[in-house]
Amino acid sequence: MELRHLRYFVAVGEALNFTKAAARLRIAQPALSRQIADLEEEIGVNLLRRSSRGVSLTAEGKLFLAEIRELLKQADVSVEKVRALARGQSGEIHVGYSPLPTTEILPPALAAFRKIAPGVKVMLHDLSSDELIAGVRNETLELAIMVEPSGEQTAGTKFELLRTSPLWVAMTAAHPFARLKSVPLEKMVAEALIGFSRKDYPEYYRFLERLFAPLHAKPRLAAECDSASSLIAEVEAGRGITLASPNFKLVAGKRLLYRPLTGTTEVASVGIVRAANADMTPAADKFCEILRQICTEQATTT
Amino acid sequence: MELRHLRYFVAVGEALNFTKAAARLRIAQPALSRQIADLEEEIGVNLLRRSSRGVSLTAEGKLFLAEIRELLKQADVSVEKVRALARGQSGEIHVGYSPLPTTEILPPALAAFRKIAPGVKVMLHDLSSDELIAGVRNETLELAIMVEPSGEQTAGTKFELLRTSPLWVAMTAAHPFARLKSVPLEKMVAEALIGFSRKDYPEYYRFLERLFAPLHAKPRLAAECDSASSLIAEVEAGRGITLASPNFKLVAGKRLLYRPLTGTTEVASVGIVRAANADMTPAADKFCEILRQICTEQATTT
DNA sequence: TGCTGCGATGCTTTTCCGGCATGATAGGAT
DNA sequence: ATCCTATCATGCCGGAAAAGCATCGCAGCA
Repeated sequence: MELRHLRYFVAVGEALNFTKAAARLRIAQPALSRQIADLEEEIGVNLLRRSSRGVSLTAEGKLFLAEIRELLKQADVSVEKVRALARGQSGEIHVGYSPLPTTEILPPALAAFRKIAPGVKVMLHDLSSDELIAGVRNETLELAIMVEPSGEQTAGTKFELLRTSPLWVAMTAAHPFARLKSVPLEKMVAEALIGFSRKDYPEYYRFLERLFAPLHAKPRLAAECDSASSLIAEVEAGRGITLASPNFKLVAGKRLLYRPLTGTTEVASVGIVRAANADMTPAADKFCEILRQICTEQATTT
Repeated sequence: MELRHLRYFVAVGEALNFTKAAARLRIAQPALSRQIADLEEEIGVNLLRRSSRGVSLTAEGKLFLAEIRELLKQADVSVEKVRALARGQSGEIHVGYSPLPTTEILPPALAAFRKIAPGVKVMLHDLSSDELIAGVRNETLELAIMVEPSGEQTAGTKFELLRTSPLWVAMTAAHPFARLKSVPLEKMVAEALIGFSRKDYPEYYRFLERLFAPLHAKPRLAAECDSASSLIAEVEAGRGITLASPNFKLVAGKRLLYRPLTGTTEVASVGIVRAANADMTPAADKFCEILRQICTEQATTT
């Protein structure tokens, strides 16, 4: 039994006339007769009552017609579902992200993506950078939006830059730096720094090392925090100062003072991390495209 | 797209190996490769990721596999449903009947039929004889169990005798006939009869005419009733006497007296009425067979 | 570096689908 | 009564397409 038989039977069942059905199917009437006869023989049931005035459906034929109609419709739907998935118009993507560097990117991206691909469910995963990388590698995440990974994190992944942010320094009003207009990197060397924990955010520490490398100095961490809120609290408590990005200012707001960091060309690089042997799904591709759009827009309007 | 493509794809999706899938399908591997390639081309989606170590399903392939499995299963179920219907193991039949003549036949028949064809829904229709005939003619009833039709009722129908019953006369204890051991037909001529209404039960009146014809007499109806219960009430009230079958005695019981009717060879003939150009469904055929069995059993055990 | 297992490709064979011509049948018109 | 016509079935043939066979290319592995 092939779909052809079923399509043909539906045509006959609707036209109740072999000749007309054959015309509609664009085949000759004898060919149709044969196919229907084959079908009936195969399932071993008389589906039609032939007469010289046309055909009528037997009770079995009526039942079969109804069943087959449903089946053919279902086949179309199935194919269409798969096509929609292939076009990135359905399905789901898992997007990992670091909350702090993406506060300005993610919300508009989600909104824009929802517009162009309303059928795609976007599953967000707020994870530490190591977890993000791991997720991208084992393909539980189609992509991650985060600061540029470094060191062994880069293996098996590829990074695409979305935007860079200048670096600032955050401190309390009581700190000596508060009187400066900007903070040169050299002055940072002697300061006690508050940073993210080396365990959960290894790339953060590596970044600090890279930042101080030109001065042949090492960062001096007074505290390692595992979240932005505790980091802010530590700085506010006067335990030390910290590096800040424009986004950081959005989160911490007026609780702290901010000064531009000078004496370095380093910037905070935020972008998309994907699996290196990328077998990108169309939906994920679209999402990346949206991210690029959002970032170029924000870059030009600023 | 043909079912062949879908069956092949399921095989590949399960084996995740063209060679093994081809073996299972009993075709050569290249043929399978080709068919799958054709399928992918037709729906325009890559369903499989090929490698020299085998194949794996893409997200689209996974979705398609699940859909297609369901579809193929559904196709099998549909065919099986139709076959069951053709074998008389499912579906429904509409059986008309006259309650009075069928009190002993119908219940055991239903029970026996339920045993051999539990999937068939039997719809019972208690109708007047004219309605039964009409139902059989327009095929809203597959069959009717009733007394033998006569006159124009027989047109377009055929009757199959199931059983005959001797005729009795029913009366009150106060009636003169109550002192007789049996009632000869000649004595009935002068009596006031209670019968069924000529409008709803034309064959009943025709039967009476046939009964009295040898005596060149006509039945004298004192009352025409439209149901057995009102007829019994009329007789009990002493309005007249009535013809009775053994079944009638079962219904009316001890409220009346019964005497055998003699002087005639007429009997009450109960049987199956079907459409003449019978396109009998298997289920209805089975039901008729059951009826025959039940009646021959009852005839021998009596 | 050969070996092995995999899927793809080129070519041939076989199957079977579709087309044409024709047959069989039964209403309906003349 | 007979022809006409509409309908579905059958016989035969050509061609499309499926299946088979041999072989290639590729990649992992010993």
